[in-house]
Parts: sequence; structure tokens; C-alpha cells
Amino acid sequence: MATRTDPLTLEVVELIGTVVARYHEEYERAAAEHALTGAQARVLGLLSLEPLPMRKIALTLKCEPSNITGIVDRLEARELVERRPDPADRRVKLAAATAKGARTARELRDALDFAREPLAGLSEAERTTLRDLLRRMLGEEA
Amino acid sequence: MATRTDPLTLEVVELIGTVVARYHEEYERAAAEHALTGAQARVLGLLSLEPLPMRKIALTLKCEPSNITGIVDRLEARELVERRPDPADRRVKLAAATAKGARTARELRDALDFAREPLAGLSEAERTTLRDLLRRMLGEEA
DNA sequence: CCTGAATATTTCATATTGTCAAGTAAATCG
DNA sequence: CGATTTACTTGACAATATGAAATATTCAGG
Repeated sequence: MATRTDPLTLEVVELIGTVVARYHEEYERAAAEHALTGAQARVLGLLSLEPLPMRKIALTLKCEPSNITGIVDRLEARELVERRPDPADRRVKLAAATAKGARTARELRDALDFAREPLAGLSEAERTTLRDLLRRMLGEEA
Repeated sequence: MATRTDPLTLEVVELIGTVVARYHEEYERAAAEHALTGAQARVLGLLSLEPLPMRKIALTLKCEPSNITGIVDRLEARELVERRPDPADRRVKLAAATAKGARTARELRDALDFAREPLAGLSEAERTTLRDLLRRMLGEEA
């Protein structure tokens, strides 16, 4: 239990807190530039990879399915996303990014400079070390 | 610009995204155990360090001052925080954690095991390396 | 000192996000 | 076939966020 309070560990925890805060700021800023909220940007980002059932979006974002309905409604109203029937199961609605939505998602990703520009200051060997330490910190499943 | 798209950098960026998601989950979970929202927990955490003018809280959390009014209202209703006049400027109200609020903030901090337990799996030398890499990634000001 | 601009906070209107409970439609199981 | 489960939507409500307007106070210039 020595690691729970030793100064080094506390400092790393605090640095991670700073990383989290910085990441969020950047994410919200990038989303706002496209007149999207953070939640909308997250859903659009997911759907730009592949169409997903509403249920799956809720599971991924760990929120209630009823919440996703509204977010997709707003994205759909702006023609960034569309609902399609699932041919295999008529209960399911697949949400999919439109061409316009995919374009917006790409621009959003490009705008997300956080951790990309700062990482340029690290050598390849250092980035490898950082990757390995983060992987181990996040555990096996990551 | 090679670092903007090379696989190693993208993987590190993705790992950081995972860290951010995990941190948030844990933070919300810890707050919920005390029947607090994330925003309330953040404000209470700030005020447990020192009393602050409402304006300062808004600046720190990068949101509108009118937003803070409601959050402090709810914390005050639960006697976790109190508003005091600022003797130096009668326009200002200082929000301060009560004894009960300070206790809650401490429990909250202790419950925030994220990154503390996982870090136990890293040796001291590795934690030092991680700290230095994070510091450099965050830049001089961190 | 007095007036006008600036500052700190609150209030109000409004949008988004989140939860939960209830409702509808479709699939699945016995 | 009938009962249960699953997927999604709807409605009610709380919290959070923004922006504009209102109030009180401070401050700066004349």
C-alpha cells in the first residue's frame, strides 16, 4: 500500500488529471467549431467508423438508450447521420454517418491536435516507452 | 509532420483517449457514491483547498459564472459549502467548504483509485519515467 | 464628490444531456 | 400459440450549460 500515498504516485495521478482536463477542453473546442456538442461529436465519431444499432452506441458510451435517441435525433436533423432499418432484425435501427457526417468526423479528428503535437517533442523511443507504460497502466484488456 | 499520422503516435493518442474515458467513469462513480454529480464533485474538490469567489470557480472550470450559481446552490442546500461575504469587496461572495464538505472531499479523493492502483504495477523507475514523459507531453507550464 | 463604465453575482429563458418508467413493436422460447 | 425478452421511443424530470438582463458595488475621470 506504499504506492497509495507516495509523492511520486500522487504526482503521476495529478499529471493524468491534467491530461484529462486538457483533452476535454480540446475536444469540446474542436466540436464547438463544427457547432457540435461533445456528446454529438463522440457519437458522430463512433458512427463514422461503422453503422451501429442505437443499443450498441448506448453500451459503448455507457448511458441509457433513451439518451441516444435525442442525440441521434439532433444529428439526423442536421443530416450528419441517418437511421436505417436492420434487415436482420426489424426491432433494430442502425445509425449511420452520412457522407456529410463522415466529412465532419474527419475534420474533427484532424482538428484534435491534443497529444499529437505535444507528442512530436518525444523521440520515437520515448513514444514507444510511453505507449508501453500506458498499456500496462490500463491493464491487459486495453 | 511525420508524427501526425504514424501508427505509433496514433496508438498513443488512442491510449490517452482510453485513459480519459476510464478516468471519467471512475470520477463519476466516486461522486455518485456520495450522491454528487461530477460537476458538484469538481467544485467541492476545488473549494476544499481554499475558499474562492464564484467568478474564480467559473474561470477555473471554464464555464459561465451563472452556471456556478446553481451548482453552489445545490452544494449549499446540502451544507457541503457555504457562501461568505468578501470583506475586501462587497460585490464578491466567497464559496467555502464546510467541515462536512471538507470531509466529503477527502473521502472522494481517497475513493479515486484510478491510476493509483494500476500504477502499483509499475516499478518506481517506471513511474518516474512515466511522470517525466507526461510532464514533457504537457509542456513547460505543467 | 459625482457620474459613468466596469465588475460580481443572480435570475430567467432556453438547449442539451442524463436518468427512469412506461409504452410499442418485433423476436424468441417453451 | 402465448409469455417473456429485446430494441427503441416517449414523457417527466433534474442537472448543466449558455447568453441576456437586472442588481449591487467598485472604480476611474472630471
